[in-house]
Amino acid sequence: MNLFSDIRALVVGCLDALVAEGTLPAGLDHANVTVEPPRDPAHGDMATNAAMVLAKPAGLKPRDIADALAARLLADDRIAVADVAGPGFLNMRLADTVWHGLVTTVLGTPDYGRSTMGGGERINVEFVSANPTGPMHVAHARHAAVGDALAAVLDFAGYDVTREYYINDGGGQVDVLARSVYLRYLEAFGREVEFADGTYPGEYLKDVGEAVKAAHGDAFVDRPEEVWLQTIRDFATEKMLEQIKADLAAVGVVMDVYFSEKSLYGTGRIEAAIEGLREKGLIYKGVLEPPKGKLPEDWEPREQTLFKSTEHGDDVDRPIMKSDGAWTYFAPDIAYHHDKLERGFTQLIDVLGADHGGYVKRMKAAVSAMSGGRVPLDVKLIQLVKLYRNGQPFKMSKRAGTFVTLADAVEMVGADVLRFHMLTRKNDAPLDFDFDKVTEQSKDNPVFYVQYAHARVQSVLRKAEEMGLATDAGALARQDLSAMTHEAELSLARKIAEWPRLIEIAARLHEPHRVAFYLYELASELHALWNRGNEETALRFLQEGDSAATQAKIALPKAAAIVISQGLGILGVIPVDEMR
RNA sequence: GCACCUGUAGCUCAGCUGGAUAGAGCGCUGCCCUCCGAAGGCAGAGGCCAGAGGUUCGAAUCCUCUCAGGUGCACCA
Repeated sequence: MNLFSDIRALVVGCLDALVAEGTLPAGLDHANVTVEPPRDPAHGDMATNAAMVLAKPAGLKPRDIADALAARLLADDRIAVADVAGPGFLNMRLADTVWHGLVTTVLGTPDYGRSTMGGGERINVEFVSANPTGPMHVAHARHAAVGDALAAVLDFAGYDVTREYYINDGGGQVDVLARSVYLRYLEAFGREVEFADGTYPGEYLKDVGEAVKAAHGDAFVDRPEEVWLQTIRDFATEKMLEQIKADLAAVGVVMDVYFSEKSLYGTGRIEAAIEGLREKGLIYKGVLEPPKGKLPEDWEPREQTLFKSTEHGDDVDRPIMKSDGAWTYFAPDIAYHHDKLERGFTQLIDVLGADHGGYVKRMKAAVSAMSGGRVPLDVKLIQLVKLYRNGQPFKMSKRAGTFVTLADAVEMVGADVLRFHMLTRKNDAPLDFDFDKVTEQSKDNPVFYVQYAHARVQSVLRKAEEMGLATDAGALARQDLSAMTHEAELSLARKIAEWPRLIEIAARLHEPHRVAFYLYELASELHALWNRGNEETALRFLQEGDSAATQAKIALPKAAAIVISQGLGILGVIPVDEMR
């Protein structure tokens, strides 16, 4: 149930009636007719732009259309007031019974807000995809939080979502990992080792080195790289991946698919994807122009195999094969996205770090070329996380001992705080993360503020139960809510009514942060109503000595708590029943 | 040099595929607890939406240019 859709349907129905009676010409396009909450609540509960949008094509004055529409709308029980305002807005005030019905619906609908907008369309969300060469750090938490919440929003909006992780286990960096582990392996035999440039000196590989020793004994000691590289590489990436999965699990993220880059090599899959592009005439050998401005020192013209990405919106064509005949990193990426298309996804989303911005156009070009322009690829670029401690910024540095892994962060602030806070900014805005402030219990901490609202409602419900009242949703759904007429109560109901609409907007725009902001607003409405009860006893949820009135009063906060709980669920946060 | 992202209150940021008098938190000023959790709430001050053009009934939002900050720019992924 979506109240805004319902009222929009009513508006469109009235427009059709106006056409039938001849007031409006036939054949008008209703696509741009919107019904939305007005910016100023004083204007009413909902506003429609129908008169302004249709004025020109109908050849009529906006106010004339609005007047006729208002008369029609008023014939419906749900519309209490319909005023024409401003340049032709039609402001509607809904009957109180509509809000009562809304609360009852929320209480009777376990998944209130779920939408069928997606129509079961298959959509793939790839996120995190951290290199399997070391532990994940705090910034990865933002990728995890954004990607997982986005997937959850899309699921709630009716899409068939696959959460996916691309394992970069095919390139040179996993060889570096293997060599680094080899050094730790030697160390496990008491050897003095030195970590040269191009190796990872991190302590985290000591365990892996030990594990290699335990599994293979001294079989690799003083042997050439050809003997051990592949074995240790596979062993080490497997270990790293285990760690990554454990870290993701600690923040409540479960991937549906882990896709290995390595699985693309030696299987003809890269060749097949490239061949598909070649058949479209998009692969050729050529020499790229040097980049303008500062010239790379070792620049020299080279003939390379290129993908004609400029035909699909890129700025220059991109190399897919090096001069020595090996694939560039772009080739397996093309093959990977080709695989996604073959698996039948009709929408693709990649969540990447903002430093990959230069890579977006070429990947979009590849997907566009391979899918014949039918499958859109949306790339969400995640900006940096700036770390603070007690208001003091610090940079992560292994040497200074300030490297914070994802697991460390979970231990310090908890997975719920971590996940919620990572969504308190748009993905393309930098985000401040202060390890001390995010656990602060005050209203400038949105995580706390929303949780507090939920806990307060649970507190009220507990008190009501002590009065001997049933507080389950079913019982509350049967209450007579006709006494719910105060502006502060209706204001909360209005915010609750926005939930299904918010889900559809967040899903359509691929912007999960909207859920976090909405929850803050909803919590704010609840806190405001709560405080009004201090001054006006009639607004208190618990009506002393009046069980019937109390049971009716707690229906509204219960409905709010249900929505908060759902919203937090989408963000991967567990709602709390009491603050400690 | 080119591409992408960003520029909104003193500070940190929202702003719903173009809507009415641009919002929230912090900070500042003044209020509200014998009463459901004051870990809250109410009210006030504070704006050339970086700047200049354009599109139209209507622009923070779309287009062009300029300025400022960030990111990236062929055999690294």
